[in-house]
Amino acid sequence: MADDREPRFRRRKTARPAEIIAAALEVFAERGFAAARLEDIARRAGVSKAALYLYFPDKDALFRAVVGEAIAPNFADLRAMARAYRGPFAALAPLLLERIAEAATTTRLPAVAKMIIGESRNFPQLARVWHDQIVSGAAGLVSDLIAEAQARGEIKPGRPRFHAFSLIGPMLMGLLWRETFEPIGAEPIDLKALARQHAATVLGGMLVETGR
Amino acid sequence: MADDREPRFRRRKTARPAEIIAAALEVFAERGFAAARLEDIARRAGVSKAALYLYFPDKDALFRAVVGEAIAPNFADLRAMARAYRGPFAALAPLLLERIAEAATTTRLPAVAKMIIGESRNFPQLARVWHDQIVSGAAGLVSDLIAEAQARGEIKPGRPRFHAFSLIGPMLMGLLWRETFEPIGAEPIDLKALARQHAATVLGGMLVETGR
DNA sequence: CTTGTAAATGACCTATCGGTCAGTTATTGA
DNA sequence: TCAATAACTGACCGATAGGTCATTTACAAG
Repeated sequence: MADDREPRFRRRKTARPAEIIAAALEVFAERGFAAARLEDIARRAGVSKAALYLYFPDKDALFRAVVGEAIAPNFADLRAMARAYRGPFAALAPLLLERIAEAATTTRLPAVAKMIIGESRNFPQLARVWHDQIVSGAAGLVSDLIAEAQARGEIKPGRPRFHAFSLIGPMLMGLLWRETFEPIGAEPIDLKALARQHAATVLGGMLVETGR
Repeated sequence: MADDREPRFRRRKTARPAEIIAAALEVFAERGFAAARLEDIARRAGVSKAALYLYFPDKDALFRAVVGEAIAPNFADLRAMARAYRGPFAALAPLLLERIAEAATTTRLPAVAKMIIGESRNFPQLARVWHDQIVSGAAGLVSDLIAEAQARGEIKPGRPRFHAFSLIGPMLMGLLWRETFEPIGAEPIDLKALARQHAATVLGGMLVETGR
């Protein structure tokens, strides 16, 4: 009789890791590494705390997995898109900035960026992974694009890396603003609009004036 | 005999708070709020842990004191300097950016910025203080300067706040880069040089072309 | 020199949380 | 249908660190 009640748990060896990582991303993003409780992560993943240890040896490893799995692929897209692009830098740059603005709402990239910034001292080896796999890749990519555009005579002289900062910095600031101050009720930032206006501004300063 | 040995401690009611705040700033900057140990702060301030509680009711209050006391005055200078300035925006902007670059090495501002970004979720009321007293003041100041320059016909149209992001964002990115990635051996950034090149670039895009 | 007092301490308390483990139960395949 | 197994759980442990308190001691006033 009435033995058809739901089982207390299911065995789902393959699905767990991704679910745990997703839950961990949320909790880490909300609380930072140290303040995040494994109990909360487990509950949100629909699993017991002990079950986490079937899939990850400890909290550090889980954190590393979150950074690696949840973000890197997303960034790979951007890289591919930029690399595939053929055309003037003046047309690519607005696309890039808009893409960043979009990623801010679509993905948890801003939260993760915040996490890395906040926890870098306590996890130097994590900061290293993030730097080597993501940031230096991104910075290098943009720097390269700029250097190439300079070689084609589209962009004024100047250190490509600094130009990359001029281009990306305001978007990063916008991401962090949204992540840091909007939760407390500060005036929200329209990132898409920021992307458009900043693209116009910075390109105005970077592009070589055409004879016209 | 030999009773002239150093006393175990000194009674220094007035000097303690500032020393504790200075020590706390260092430790918080190094480890973030949660990972910072009161024991460490106390030792660095040359005092016992219990003594902290003679001056601050709890860890939160100490954190708030650090943010309020150690940073706000420093920023007030910048504000005064910018407000006192009379002259074209094209001359003021490089000064501002250079000042930020300098503050990065002179003060612990980057570390505090990192702290706020990292801990904002766990201390919404702190993020609010920081926002109301510092950030919104700074953003408002720069926005105002830009709006005034627009009114004088020096700067192209566009939302002043976005222009402020275009101006400041790359410097913030530089600060965070230094704070986050240089400790792990990443390629260092010359913030002064970044300030100069970025000023030239962004002004090129923002300034109204003079008849010449 | 004596003494009042409050600045300062060291030892202690306790809540929290990362991590462990013996036992339970869903699931598979014979 | 019935083991065999390994995914999963609940209850527990120990360390860490925020916070407290009885006691000590620097120091100034009388």
